[in-house]
Amino acid sequence: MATDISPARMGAWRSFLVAHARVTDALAAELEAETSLPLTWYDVLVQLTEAEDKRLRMQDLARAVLLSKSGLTRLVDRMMASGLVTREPCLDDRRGTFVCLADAGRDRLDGASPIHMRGISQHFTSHLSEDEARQLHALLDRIVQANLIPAR
Amino acid sequence: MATDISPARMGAWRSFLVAHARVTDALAAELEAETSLPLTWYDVLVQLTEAEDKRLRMQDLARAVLLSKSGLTRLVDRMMASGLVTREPCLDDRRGTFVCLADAGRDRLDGASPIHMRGISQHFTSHLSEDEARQLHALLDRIVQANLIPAR
DNA sequence: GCCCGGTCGTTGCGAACGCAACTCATCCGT
DNA sequence: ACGGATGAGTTGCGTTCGCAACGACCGGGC
Repeated sequence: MATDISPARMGAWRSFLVAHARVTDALAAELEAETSLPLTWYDVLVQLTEAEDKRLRMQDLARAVLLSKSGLTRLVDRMMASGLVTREPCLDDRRGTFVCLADAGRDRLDGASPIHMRGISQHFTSHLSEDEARQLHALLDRIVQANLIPAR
Repeated sequence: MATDISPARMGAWRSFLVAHARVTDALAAELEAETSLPLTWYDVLVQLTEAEDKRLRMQDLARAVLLSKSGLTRLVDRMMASGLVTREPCLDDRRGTFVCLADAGRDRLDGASPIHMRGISQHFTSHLSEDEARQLHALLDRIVQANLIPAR
């Protein structure tokens, strides 16, 4: 069998799981409570803001926010109904659709961003020294690279 | 406002999120594919195996597998229907219910465990040196401790 | 002994998601 | 230029989950 994992490694794995659950739960709850903005919505708004022309193709956005195609379709439906984003046909490729950041979406993100940043700081980054942050980043990036896209 | 977060810290946070998503998705998919066992079910079986008398109160189990009370009720319903666990009334406190590991559950876990361990190793721990694992563990535990139970 | 606040587990309800099937558009080989 | 293969996005359906309300039960104060 030999599928043994050293206690140190197993401990790292378990704390990784618990830390993620605790921190993301806290962040999602705070964001929802103080800005009525679900974390998923926030993610979408961030991705759009960082995107060229403040817009993204559905598929690219889906990958960015770690959602399935259908999941994103519904999410965009809801956000459009709330006026935070817009759909715009893609002229180059008429199969495609752009999701565009609406003014209301930009405003909403501007209001929510400080709150979420404070949360990330309080619950996560403030517990890391600058040096530890660099180490953690390098280490996790290595893991990310080793787990490249299994398709979706 | 000063809600700034250094690039190194922000990078650590982002890779933390992506790494978690990638690894857990891969693990859940492999486990499901090779043993027809959802990750949640596996978690429950592990907790019961490690518990005294191979049984746990609903609430304790819910906390252990990071699920809400109602979520666990339904999950135990399904697992009981599949014969992996049993419900047993708690005599000391007649409000309570024990979830007990059934023989079929133990067998099922025995079969799935090597597969999951191999997955954890392949996708996560194998990318860490023994020393890095210790550092990561310590670091994440610090974060866990700082984010103690906001109640559920 | 009898309440009354708190706890344990379940249930009704709704929200969010993934998979698979479908539509329509694009691309490529011939 | 045309037909089949591939890709983008949406929709139907089933699954899983959390919240809130509920009923049963415990325990302390009187």
